[in-house]
Amino acid sequence: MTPQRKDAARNWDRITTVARELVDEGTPLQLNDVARRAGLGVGTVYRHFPTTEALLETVATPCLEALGDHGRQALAHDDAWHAFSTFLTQLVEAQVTDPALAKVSATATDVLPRTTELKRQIIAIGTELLTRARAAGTVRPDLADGDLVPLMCGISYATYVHSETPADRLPTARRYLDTLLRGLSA
Amino acid sequence: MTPQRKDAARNWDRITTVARELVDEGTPLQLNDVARRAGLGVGTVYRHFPTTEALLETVATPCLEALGDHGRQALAHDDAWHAFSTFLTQLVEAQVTDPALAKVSATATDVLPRTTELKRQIIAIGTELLTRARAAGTVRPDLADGDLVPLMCGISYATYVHSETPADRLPTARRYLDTLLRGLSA
DNA sequence: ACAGATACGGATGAGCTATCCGCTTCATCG
DNA sequence: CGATGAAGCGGATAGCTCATCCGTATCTGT
Repeated sequence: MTPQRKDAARNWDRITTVARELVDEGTPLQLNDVARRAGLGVGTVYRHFPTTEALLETVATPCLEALGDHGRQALAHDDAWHAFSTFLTQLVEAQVTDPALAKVSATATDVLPRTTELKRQIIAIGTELLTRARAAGTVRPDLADGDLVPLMCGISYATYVHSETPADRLPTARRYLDTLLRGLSA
Repeated sequence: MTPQRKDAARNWDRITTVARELVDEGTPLQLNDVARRAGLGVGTVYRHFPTTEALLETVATPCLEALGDHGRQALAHDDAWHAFSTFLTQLVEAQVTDPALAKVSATATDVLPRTTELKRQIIAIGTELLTRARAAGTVRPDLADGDLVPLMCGISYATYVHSETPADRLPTARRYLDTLLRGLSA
């Protein structure tokens, strides 16, 4: 395993930076766009990221890591229901803030192992928080572990369908999640 | 206004039939595909349907009409909450059954006036049912009229994210809607 | 400074969208 | 029924994006 060459590392940074900018602008990622805006050849971009999904997952990785951290903090909480609902709120807010994360969350088959691992961690944390809330009797028993992610994706999707501008999104998402949580509580 | 020519009518039927087949197969609609499978030239397809969206909306129209009919039946019901929840159930079940309907529902800007009109009717019915349920005190007051469609889209999206096979979808969708309705009820 | 490995860049082809226009088919009218 | 104009058909084609491939340039270790 040879360490990466200097120019390669520099270009990797440029590409991911530009990609993050494009995602934040709401533009659907196009690798040709990325190449042009990064001042690189298309081939370079495709060598670093064989598909759009690979780049998208890379761009979403820091967000997934942050969510994992938040989840681990939530696990330290005493009140099971509060910890659970706080974590779900963070998940939803992250998704409606970041289109890259929203897409990656909704996709079942990842292309990067790192993505799979981070998602696994987040799901595990959610499951644990759900189990505790259930044990405390504050959540309805018919909600399965595998439902958490789809429901969060559903809420952020509903928010996208509802909202004209990104600024409208956070309050809408909170309102929808609030309603859902009310439905989940026992 | 000249009545349509016979061959034109025949081709319109062929195109919409093939398009419905493709949609049911889960294939994303491509007008070239449609032309080939219908045994027609590409130009013919594009003359009848200038864009993919136009064809998609046309294919979804019968479903929208059926939903309108169901809604008008629900309006005849006595129990406000039952009428409301029944209608929402029909909306969600239709969406998870028909990808064309799901896409059309989630799109704000229609290309066919007919689509806009049908959606308007459905939203009006939903609003009326919601108002009645609110008046009867069985629904939380912070749910706005404009939230109904996004929430239904969100549920069907969550269902798509969750389910591997189409067969899994209906029960999942019912479960999610059930949870949401519980959150909506006062 | 040299050699080999690694990475770069853009020309290139494949696939899809959408258009345009010469030709065919249809409906009408004498 | 046959001619005529209108309406419709079909596919060649241009524009666009995705993705690949390979000759060339750059870097790293000696």
